[in-house]
Amino acid sequence: MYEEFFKRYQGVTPVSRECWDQVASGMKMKSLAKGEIFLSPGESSKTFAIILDGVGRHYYVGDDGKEWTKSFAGPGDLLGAYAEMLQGLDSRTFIEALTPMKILQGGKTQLDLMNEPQWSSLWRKLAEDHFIKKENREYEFLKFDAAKRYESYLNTYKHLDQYIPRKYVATYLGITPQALSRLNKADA
Amino acid sequence: MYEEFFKRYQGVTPVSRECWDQVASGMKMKSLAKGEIFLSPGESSKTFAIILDGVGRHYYVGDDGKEWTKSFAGPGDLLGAYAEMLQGLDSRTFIEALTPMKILQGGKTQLDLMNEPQWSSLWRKLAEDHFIKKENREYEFLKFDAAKRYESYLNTYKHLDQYIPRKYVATYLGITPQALSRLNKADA
DNA sequence: AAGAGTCATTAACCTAGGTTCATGGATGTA
DNA sequence: TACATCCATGAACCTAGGTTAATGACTCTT
Repeated sequence: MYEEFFKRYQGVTPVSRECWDQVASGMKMKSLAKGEIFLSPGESSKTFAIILDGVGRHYYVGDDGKEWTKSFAGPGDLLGAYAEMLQGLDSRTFIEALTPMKILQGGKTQLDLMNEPQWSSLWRKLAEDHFIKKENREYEFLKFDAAKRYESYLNTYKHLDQYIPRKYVATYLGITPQALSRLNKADA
Repeated sequence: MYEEFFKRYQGVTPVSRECWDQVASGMKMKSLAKGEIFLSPGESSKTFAIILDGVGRHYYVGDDGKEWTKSFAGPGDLLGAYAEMLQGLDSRTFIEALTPMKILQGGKTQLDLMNEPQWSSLWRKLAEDHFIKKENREYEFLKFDAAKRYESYLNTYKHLDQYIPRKYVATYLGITPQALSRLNKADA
């Protein structure tokens, strides 16, 4: 069930449980295998999902083929190309399942339903939360070296860390897996 | 006048010109001297302003005394500790005038006036715009070296660049003034 | 069970950018 | 006019992290 998500966000909207359920009832329960891609560049950014179980990764791939991880997501988190959705663009990023996942998938239908004034405070809160997260990351890139960013990663994602391969942690920190190994050796 | 700002945001709200003017009429026209501080850590993040003329800089100061620039702002842009305001915290950052400035300053009174449903789409748009900017900066820190980030800075701030001392450009890029000098020498 | 990938780690070497120090120009002030 | 700051630049040297390459542990496939 999507209780986790509901609990997190019901407080910020005046929307009744019935309205939430109406939106949710149109969404589809899906399973993703480990390694399966949920969203690829070029696909509609209106596809999104609530994670019921499992861990996902949201990442860019550069022209040189290198991957850079934007974020990880666990149960109760959203999966989707939010930045592109806001700008009316197709997805420019990948989202993949790091573990087997259970998700509740929505799309244009749900977004249209939620394009009513009563939902606007939810949208505002979502945008603000996203902004605060990214600004914090800007702060860390400006002020912290890789070791401190790793500490911060552990604080943010300690509940997911055990499911995340080291090489993806590295691309989240903006360093190579080799450099991450060095960090671990250094502070041991 | 605040026409510039009004033009930029009127399109996203159903709010009448009269309501805008009502909010604006309570705001105070102020002048800042070059180098003057508009906002300091510990002060209320409810203080904000619309820039009528001049260039401002928004920055952190670390425990080691080092400064890191978050953003620059010119005519029509907002001045304020937005992230802190969202979180109900006092400002953690400085905002200073890089040139003599003319601003229209507001505070709690204006924020309260704008805490009405009719303004909510403006707030949403503001949060989304801020998010998109920061996510783009995250992308650049992950994928670009200092030279490419400098290019991107020039694109974003070409209209303000001539008013911004090199050392602040450097702290915006996350490098030292010496490293910025090297960059300029290299691509000459 | 054997072979093929993939991943984490290590090591050797290299480079972008930091650190420190020095210089000259520009601006401000007595 | 002289003195003091502050800023941009430059050079010498140093370090965090990149690059390349090698190794062993795991997992998948056949």
